[in-house]
Amino acid sequence: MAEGRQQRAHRAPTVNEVARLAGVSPMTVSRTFAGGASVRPELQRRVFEAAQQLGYHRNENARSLRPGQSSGLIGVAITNLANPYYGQFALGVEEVAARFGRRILLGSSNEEPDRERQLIDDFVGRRVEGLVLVPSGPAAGLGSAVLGRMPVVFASRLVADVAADAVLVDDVDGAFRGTVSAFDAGHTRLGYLGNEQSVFTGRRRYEGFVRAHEMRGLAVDPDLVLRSQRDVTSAATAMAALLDRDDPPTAVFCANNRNAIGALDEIGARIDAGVPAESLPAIVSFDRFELAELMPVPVTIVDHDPRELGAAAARLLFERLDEKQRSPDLAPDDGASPPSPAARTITIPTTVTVVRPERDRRQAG
Amino acid sequence: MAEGRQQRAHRAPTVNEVARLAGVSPMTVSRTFAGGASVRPELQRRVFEAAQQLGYHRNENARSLRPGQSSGLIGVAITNLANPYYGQFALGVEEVAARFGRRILLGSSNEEPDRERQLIDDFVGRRVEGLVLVPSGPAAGLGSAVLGRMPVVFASRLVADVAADAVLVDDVDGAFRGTVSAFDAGHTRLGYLGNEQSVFTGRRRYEGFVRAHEMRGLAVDPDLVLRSQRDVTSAATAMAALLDRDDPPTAVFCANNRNAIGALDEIGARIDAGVPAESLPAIVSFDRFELAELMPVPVTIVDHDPRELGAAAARLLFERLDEKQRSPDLAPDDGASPPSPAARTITIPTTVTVVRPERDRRQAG
DNA sequence: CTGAAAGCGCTTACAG
DNA sequence: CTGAAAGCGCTTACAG
Repeated sequence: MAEGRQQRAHRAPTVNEVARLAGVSPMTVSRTFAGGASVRPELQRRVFEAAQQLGYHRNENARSLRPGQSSGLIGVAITNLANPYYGQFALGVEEVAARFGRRILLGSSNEEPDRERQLIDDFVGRRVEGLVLVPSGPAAGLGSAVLGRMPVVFASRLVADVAADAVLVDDVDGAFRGTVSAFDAGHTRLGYLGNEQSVFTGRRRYEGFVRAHEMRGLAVDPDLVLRSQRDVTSAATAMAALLDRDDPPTAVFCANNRNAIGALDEIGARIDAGVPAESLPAIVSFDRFELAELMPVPVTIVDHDPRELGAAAARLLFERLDEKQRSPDLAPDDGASPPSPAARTITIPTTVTVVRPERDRRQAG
Repeated sequence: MAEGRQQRAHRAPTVNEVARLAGVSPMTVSRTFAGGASVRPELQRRVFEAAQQLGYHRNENARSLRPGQSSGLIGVAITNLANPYYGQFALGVEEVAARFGRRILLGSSNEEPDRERQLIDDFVGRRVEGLVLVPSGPAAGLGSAVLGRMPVVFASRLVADVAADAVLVDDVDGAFRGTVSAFDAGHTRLGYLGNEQSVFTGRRRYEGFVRAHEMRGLAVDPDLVLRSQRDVTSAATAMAALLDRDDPPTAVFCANNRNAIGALDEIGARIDAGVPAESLPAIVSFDRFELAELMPVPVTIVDHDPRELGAAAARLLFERLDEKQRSPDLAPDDGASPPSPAARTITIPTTVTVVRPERDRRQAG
């Protein structure tokens, strides 16, 4: 290993160098790498050999400079790569992109609008062919100039006043049915752990939670609603606050994966401290998580596949790219060209699954 | 929302168009976006205004074409984005890269050497400044030409005969200590679920497992060693095979996250089928996973932080990039220039933590 | 089937 | 402080 093949820094070889070594013109090299249509096989062989010898890799950046050429890049901005949910989501996008011969540029905005803006600006600067965004806020950086230039697909969340395609989860319905499932199991006093109101899914899932209460003629106790947790640690702290009440809820609706894991961590801590599992709340989680089947308290999952969500977003993007290619350059700004098709929104349904059933337990309170 | 700001496709504006609108030369636009050194504030203002109005974004691809300019891109190839472990890893790389003003190009090789080769070729074609790779095999595509041109850091796994920097986990030691910890808890008959021998970490972790046995004068039962599971489903199947034996192991060492989750899923299924948790094996997992504290069987984690692993790999990469910049272009191939510094390997230690302690349980067999 | 010329968007010298 | 010229690596016409 000591005498491996590490070397000093060199410039990357160019078409010209390959051409010289192969004894052909740069055009022949270019044509060969473009598929070799109308290049003598013998010359192709010599070109590939020379390229091989020099370690030539066609410069995609230079290539994409020519008008009509595209970068082969899709920009993907998610809010939190630390959440396995978004790892799956990114995988879904990546797999579809790869199938279309595209690569993804990935950034995590960490729910910071500034960082998101930077990401978008950078993606645009690199001339990505399209954008898949889980917007963390206003999606600043998505000016009309950008939207007019490339397809954008929002995933999970929508941004007000921006008419782009979107793939959403049926948040209200899922939260509604998950909450009802808790009522059906005998709970009447539910806690809520989720995102702030400013987050699209936070609003929608809370709405489903409230609607289920209304439908059953039950009141939401605002003291049991905690909505500012973004990570597992803060979710555990919020759960602790619920459990420490004189009148803790008998079930807790967790509006996402991170809140569910945090809540369960806290439940685990209580069990370790001697609290019987039977007296701890059941969990309803919007979003799946691994090992849900092994939890010591009842668990219901409002489920959808994040990988499929990512794949659907990518598919929508490539449909748009395809349409764009069919009707390429509409006359600029003549007002008479047909309007672009209206924004499409796909809503992915959820399934509600009781992963660990409610055992016989007395109603607290 | 219906009347949002979607528009027809347009070409992206260029320096020339901004220059015309601002009434300056393209150079003044370029200088303004480069920081504005020696451009009258008044002109800068006009340039920014024009740029704003046109939705101008400097074309990074064109920019990186000039010699000396770098792409600002780091290529990251991991083996499996579906594994939360690698999501964390990618986040670690991304965060450090962002701090250095770089963006990451992310690809998942799915352990397929062909796909990995494509990824590397593509990254090189896009003129990434460096590569962070979790190699899925021989890392074909990493010819000496590539290695001589940009820094490469391997993470988790090494590739024989390629002298690149690497950040490794102390696999042998971690597996050794995790196994010993099972012995100390009273187990003498351990199962093993892991990767094939061809995977670097698979080999090393198995080695630690074997060494611990040797140290205690115990024999590894080859029938209890299953090493071809890459995902949760196949790991669960393998676990089922172990549990269905007449003489099942009393503890199972899982060489990674995916195998641990699969094993625990199967344990959950058995418990649901009425098997008492007390008669099911304890788990030792190399790699952390969420909710480990809530498992119904004893769990020991051989732990390290994948995010830190990614961050360390990225830091190593930027160190190399920095060195390269200091001593820029060595005379090409004159044989007299100083050899590049030897490949550096950083090994990240693991901690062994009993997350759920062994309760009093009889030894099976 | 092959090549010489021109230009994609940008920035590095070079000249003022 | 500002600009005209040249060229980065590639490919699209255009000519043979």
